[in-house]
Amino acid sequence: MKSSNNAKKEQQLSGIKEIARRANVSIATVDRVIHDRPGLAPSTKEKVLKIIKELNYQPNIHARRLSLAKQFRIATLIPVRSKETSFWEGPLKGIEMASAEISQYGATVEKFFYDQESVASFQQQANLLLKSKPDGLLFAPAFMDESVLFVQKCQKLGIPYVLMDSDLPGENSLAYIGPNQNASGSLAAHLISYLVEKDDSILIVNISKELDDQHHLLKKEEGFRNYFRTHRWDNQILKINISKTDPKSIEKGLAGMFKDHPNIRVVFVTNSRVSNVAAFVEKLDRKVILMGYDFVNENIEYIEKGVIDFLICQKPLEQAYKGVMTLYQHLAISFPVKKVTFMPIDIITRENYSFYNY
Amino acid sequence: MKSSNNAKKEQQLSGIKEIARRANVSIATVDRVIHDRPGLAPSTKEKVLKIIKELNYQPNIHARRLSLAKQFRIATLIPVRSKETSFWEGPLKGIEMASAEISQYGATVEKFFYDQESVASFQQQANLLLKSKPDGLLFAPAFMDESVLFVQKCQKLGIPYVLMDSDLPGENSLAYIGPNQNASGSLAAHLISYLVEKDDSILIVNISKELDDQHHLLKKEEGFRNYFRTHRWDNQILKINISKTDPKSIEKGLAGMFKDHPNIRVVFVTNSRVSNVAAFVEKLDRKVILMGYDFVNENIEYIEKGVIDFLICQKPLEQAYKGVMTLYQHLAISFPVKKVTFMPIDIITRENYSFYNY
DNA sequence: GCTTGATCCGGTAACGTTACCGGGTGTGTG
DNA sequence: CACACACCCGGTAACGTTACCGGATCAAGC
Repeated sequence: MKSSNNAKKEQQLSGIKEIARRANVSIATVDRVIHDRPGLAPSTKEKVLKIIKELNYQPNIHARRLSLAKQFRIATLIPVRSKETSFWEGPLKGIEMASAEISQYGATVEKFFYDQESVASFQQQANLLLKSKPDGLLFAPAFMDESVLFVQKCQKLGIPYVLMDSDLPGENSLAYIGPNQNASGSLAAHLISYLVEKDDSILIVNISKELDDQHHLLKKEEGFRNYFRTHRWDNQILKINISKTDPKSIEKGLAGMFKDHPNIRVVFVTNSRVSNVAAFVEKLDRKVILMGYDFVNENIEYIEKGVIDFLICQKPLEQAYKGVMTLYQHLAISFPVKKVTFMPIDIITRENYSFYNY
Repeated sequence: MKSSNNAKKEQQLSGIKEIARRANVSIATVDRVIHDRPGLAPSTKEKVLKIIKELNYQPNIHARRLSLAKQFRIATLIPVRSKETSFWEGPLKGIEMASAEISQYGATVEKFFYDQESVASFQQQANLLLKSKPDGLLFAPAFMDESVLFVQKCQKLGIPYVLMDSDLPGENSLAYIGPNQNASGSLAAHLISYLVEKDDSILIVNISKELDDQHHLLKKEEGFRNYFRTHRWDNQILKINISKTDPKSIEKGLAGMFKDHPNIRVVFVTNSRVSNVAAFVEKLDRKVILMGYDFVNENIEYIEKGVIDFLICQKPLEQAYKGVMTLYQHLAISFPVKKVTFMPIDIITRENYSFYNY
């Protein structure tokens, strides 16, 4: 209260000011060395750096963000929620959560959607997006070749981009946030290895219109087969590709398969369309173990009923949320970002689904 | 550039200032209504509230935290890492992460530890903690009765406390962050139901010195048994309580059990001591399926070897981290907090453990 | 009529950081 | 010798919010 004169000297200034005081320079100079801005004598730069090290200075992120009230625009490009599966609702929610959080700090998020079954729609939306010249991009690729071309364009335009859900190896994105698909296939195989007897067959089901381009399905299958190979399991592994995604076609394909192979005991569906398979399996007169991907409402219904036994899930909402946030941190406060973030591989059953955080 | 006079009027002020301008009051007044401080005419309060609603005003959290540079002290009280299990390393790391994050904003974290096997050490540390008069407390209870007494003291002293890992039902904590133990027991049972044949027996293993007080073990067991009961499974369920926690005693207890019951096929250990059981099971001449709790190094080694088949895990690090952060948000910016946060129930296997985020 | 106190409200410093503006010093050029 | 132009650095407004200080108004009590 009284000795305010003395106190002024004694009290620890914090942050940049304390550094400035100790180095006998102005805070502007300290700021210059922190951000490596030009126009500094090497000697003073060194002096300040030394003190920064000594104090183990950590910038106050709140002050920084408050000061940097710059405006920028982030664009997102993901598949649209399709009639057949609601998977992309999750990422969309993640984008919207992140958007709400950062919109008050001067960032805006523009969302673009493409049809996962149509290359043309992808190209159209990609071009639209590029025309809007965003400052950053979150991108969930589906079509390999076209996606590579697209991100190369982004790079030329100097637009940093973050990939989610599926990586484009070889390209240099700002970051990748998503699953390790190979490992998730192996996990499925591992689980199944507990569940099969000697003579049981296993059926792999791929459901997608553009199979060649759905790279991630193949990777999962590869991880799956790889597990059985390396563990010298010799169960029969069957496979069916269903390229027409309406319920009837799916049912037809499966019916044929089950007629020809009566000892199918486990069915592994490589994407979120597993609910369609569940609808078929439910009507069967014997129990088969059913496994598939993704925490979407259609699937959860069958988890509750016990028709689907396991779902493998990769936090789709969180992926997108983290993607936008990564972009924001990069643009807003030039935070160093993690190059690759593999999402955990979660196993969902009837007993734990209600505690799952997407 | 030029028309700065006009611009001043046109440009959207943001936040509190814009509200003040529209309501024709000062920003101080707006602040008063936002924080429901006394000394306001009802009419002006209403007027301002209306505009806040209209603008859907969200306070800028960075500005708020910057402004509130108040100092406070958070205390934590958790079991010390024991010789037998490194489980509590996880929460400790979580506390330290949170501590590092908030220490730059004027919060300090003081850590207290007690011996999970000794009521006396708990009481001693609890008293020490109370003497330091912290502003908030993160508490992982073990001994039911003593813990209840302790939190009641906290309440009298006006110290808000957050519970983690294990709840104290009936007491009014600021929040609970942890698992739903009952459900995790059911999940274990569900997994096991896939793995057993008709005549297989299941062995439940409780390892703890103070069994009566280890409420959570009992809850898990209850959830486990409940699953089998409601699903009318009629496998034999055996159980052994081991109250001496050294490796030899554990081995001895198990050996007796396995001699008497040759058809034990699945072993379910209700806590992180499963690695001790693994050491025994490994030497057996036949494969049993082993299941237990917690992502700790000892257990992961056996996961890698394939001796432990499944671990159930509840993000111990994140629990503690969230606990400290909840306290911080409550104290620093009087943020509304979630009363109960159930952690997801994660299933760890050899295939996915490397992607697990604690 | 003057004081007292209550009620309501405005002004403003401060939180730590950023980035712009401009001032001082020195070296080279005409 | 004056002038220009680097080069180096300090001063300071601003970001949105909080909380303290004190001013204005009005009614009640002497």
